[in-house]
Amino acid sequence: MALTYRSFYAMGRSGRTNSKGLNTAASLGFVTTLYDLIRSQQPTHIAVAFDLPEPTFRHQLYADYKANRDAMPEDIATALPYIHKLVGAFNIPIITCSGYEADDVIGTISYQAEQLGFDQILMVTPDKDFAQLVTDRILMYRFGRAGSPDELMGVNEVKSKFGVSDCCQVADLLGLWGDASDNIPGVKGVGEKSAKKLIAQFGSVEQMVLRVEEIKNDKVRALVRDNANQALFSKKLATIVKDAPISFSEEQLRLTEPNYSQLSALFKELEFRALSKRLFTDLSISNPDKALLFSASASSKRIQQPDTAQLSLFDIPVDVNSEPDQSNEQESLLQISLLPDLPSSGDVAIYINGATLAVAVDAEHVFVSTVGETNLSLLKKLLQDDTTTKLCHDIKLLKYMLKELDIEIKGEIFDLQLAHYLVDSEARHTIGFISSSILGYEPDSPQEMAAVMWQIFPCLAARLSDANLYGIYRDIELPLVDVLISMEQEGVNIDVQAIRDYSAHLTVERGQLEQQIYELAGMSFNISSPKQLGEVLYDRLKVTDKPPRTATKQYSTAEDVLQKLSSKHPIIDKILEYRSLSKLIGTYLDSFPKLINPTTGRLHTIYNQAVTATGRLSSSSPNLQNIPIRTERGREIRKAFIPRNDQYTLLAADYSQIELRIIASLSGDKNMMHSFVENQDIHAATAAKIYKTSIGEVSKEQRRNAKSVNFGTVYGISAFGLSEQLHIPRQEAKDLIDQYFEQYPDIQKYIEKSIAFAREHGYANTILGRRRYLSDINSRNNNLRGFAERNAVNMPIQGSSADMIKVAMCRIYHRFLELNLRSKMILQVHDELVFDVYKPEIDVVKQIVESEMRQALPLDIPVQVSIEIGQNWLEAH
DNA sequence: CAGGCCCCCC
DNA sequence: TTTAGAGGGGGCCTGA
Repeated sequence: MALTYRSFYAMGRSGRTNSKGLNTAASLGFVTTLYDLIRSQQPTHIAVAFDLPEPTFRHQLYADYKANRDAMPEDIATALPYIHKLVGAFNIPIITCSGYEADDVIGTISYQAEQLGFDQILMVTPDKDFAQLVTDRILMYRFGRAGSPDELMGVNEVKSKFGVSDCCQVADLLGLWGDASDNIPGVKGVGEKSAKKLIAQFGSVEQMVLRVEEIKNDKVRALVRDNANQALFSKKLATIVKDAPISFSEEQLRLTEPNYSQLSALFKELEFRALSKRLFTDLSISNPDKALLFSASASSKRIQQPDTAQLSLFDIPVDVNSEPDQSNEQESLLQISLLPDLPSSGDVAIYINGATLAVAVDAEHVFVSTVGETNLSLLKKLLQDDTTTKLCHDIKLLKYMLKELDIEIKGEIFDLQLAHYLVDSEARHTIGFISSSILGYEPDSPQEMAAVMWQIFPCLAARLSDANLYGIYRDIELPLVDVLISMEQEGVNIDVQAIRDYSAHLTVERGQLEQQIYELAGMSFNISSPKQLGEVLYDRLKVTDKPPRTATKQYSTAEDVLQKLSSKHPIIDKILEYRSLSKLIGTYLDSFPKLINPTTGRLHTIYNQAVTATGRLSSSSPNLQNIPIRTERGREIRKAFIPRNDQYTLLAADYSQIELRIIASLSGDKNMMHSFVENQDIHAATAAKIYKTSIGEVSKEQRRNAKSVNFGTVYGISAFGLSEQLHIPRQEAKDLIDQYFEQYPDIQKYIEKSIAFAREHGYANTILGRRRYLSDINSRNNNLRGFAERNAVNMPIQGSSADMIKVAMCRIYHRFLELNLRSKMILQVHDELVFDVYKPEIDVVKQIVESEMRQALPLDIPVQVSIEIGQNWLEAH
């Protein structure tokens, strides 16, 4: 069983505290959790980590900040002894380890705990945000869910991911490197994006510092040069130590009966009345579990510990001045011998970067050369040997590159990128990241890249098969590569003249609107600038006395906000229209002609197979998965997607209500399944149920509302969200949802089941077993947990639909090949496939597409596919 | 050039 | 002091 972390905060620097300085809700949560765990006797192994707020070597960097951060707030100072007492009363031992960062100690413990077979670590910290932060950092490095220290996240990324807003905490995560410099006096960084770019360029902070003179930008170079020590130090801080000098054994950790008299007295003193009542009526421990409580900070002079003799079972004194030994990190560097010649046969790892080619026969022996200087016939023989295994990273790109050399790679292919995507879809999938998360170090030369693939391979292969993901890799993702290559290379024909004409037309219209807007505003300004627009609307025209704000306190000019204000001033509708025109012109009309490949005369998108967390594809340069359809003007753009010539026609095949069908099938809800089996209009059917009328009598509005609720279930909607969506009062939205669940009781159960599954296993999965890890599912941070819970519901639905269409794509592609059809699959838009069909083949294509799409992934109800044909994408859709 | 905001699709 | 329904890509403005 996988090791899971849960974090709790025992006190808060904000929030309601009781007379003892304890954050009531928070500390109750902690105690209640301990109590529930003991009572349920469910976990077989528990480790509790306890972290104290104390100054550590980190703070030597910024003295001013130190004063703020380390001044122990009074409430915490008062509360801490109580927390110690509580822990003591539960008879839980504390481990302290002086001189180490909290995260380092917890990091070390997590390794040992896992070896001991513990399956949970509970961590208690004094502060809510800090709890989240530390847990996530450990997850980050322990399980490779997020960036390595060298892949710094941006401030906003950190804020949204970890739900922290305090710049100092963000700074910790960034290793003082990003925008922290703006917020912490005395700390100089290079800014978020620069930092990321530099790391990408050099591979690691160390390399960056060594090769600082290679930085082109004068200002950035100077900053890095002058603050090199800080950069290195930042990385050190951001790296979690895994070998702090602590050790413990299993039997020392047995949880014994709490000391009831102590507890009772404490609860009384702490005013935990309800809990006290609960605890002393039904707590009993007959089968003690193992628990462990860590104090993971330097031992404090400030904090008076209530009963040192009793609590500190494993106090291991360490020299406070000694810093963690980082030399281990370098130990595992590769010993590589360069081969004089390309191997003539055998399994190989291939790495190509630009003109450089590296071929590794194992983790120590690599051939490196430029593509130009390589014996291509030998390379061809090597790679076209269908009896050997090829390790690579990004097989689609590799195939494109080899195609240039007239080489078709054969044999068993293990693509580290695809494999890692399946193992952890939310992580990054660069070789550098995979290597640092699995092996703990990053390769930084072509020979190391190739060599490292051999080291990663067994581990990734094991993780794939352990998680039962190898089947998806072998039967879906890998075969899909050729399908995507074919689609990308085919491209799509565009009526360029029509696009240009329409662009000109809309540009004129936009110009007129622009003038009208300036007149209404009484001044000219940049309408596309949210900042200027906000000032005009809210300061100058004062369209409302309470201007809406964005999360960052700027004036909000988002569409739905303006929509609501549209009655206040005639300028608003004009602005909305101006915006929609600008969007169409800028994003589609003016960009397509530039992107048309002069050789093929067609538009070629790139499908990315390892981006989305749910298993969907994504499309870029240009993104052909977001071509407008809702508005009249937007639809014009679809008309410009045309067949390659007049012997061809476009055919679009759509899964009908696929996500709802999947939820119906997964939940087994009789009512919803019935609607699908009877082939009813599902939204009307839902409306009929909610409003207790017959399908025939459902009004347009009722159907629309029902549609929103149906849609919402897939996404984990809230009453708040629904009321916003439908512009109805919150209560009305709530009633709708209640009615919905009453009519579809198994859907509600399914939602609960999905969340419970994720909570237990730490991930959500699709029908075929594709996974998405949800590390926040047990978070105490409501925001984060809410996200994770919605993902737990959404992932199986969206992901299963993605699996389904991928299977269909592979099968259709092969049927086309077998029959040697001229027709080609050219686009995929999540639940839709578009084909450029040779007219004589229309019937056979229709038959193949429909049957393969329907049968790709059988559900407990029929899957329906609607197929249409037209002279452009709009007609076919 | 990086960050913020906005908006298009399923 | 106004709040995050899921997943995505990308354009444009701003201020350094």
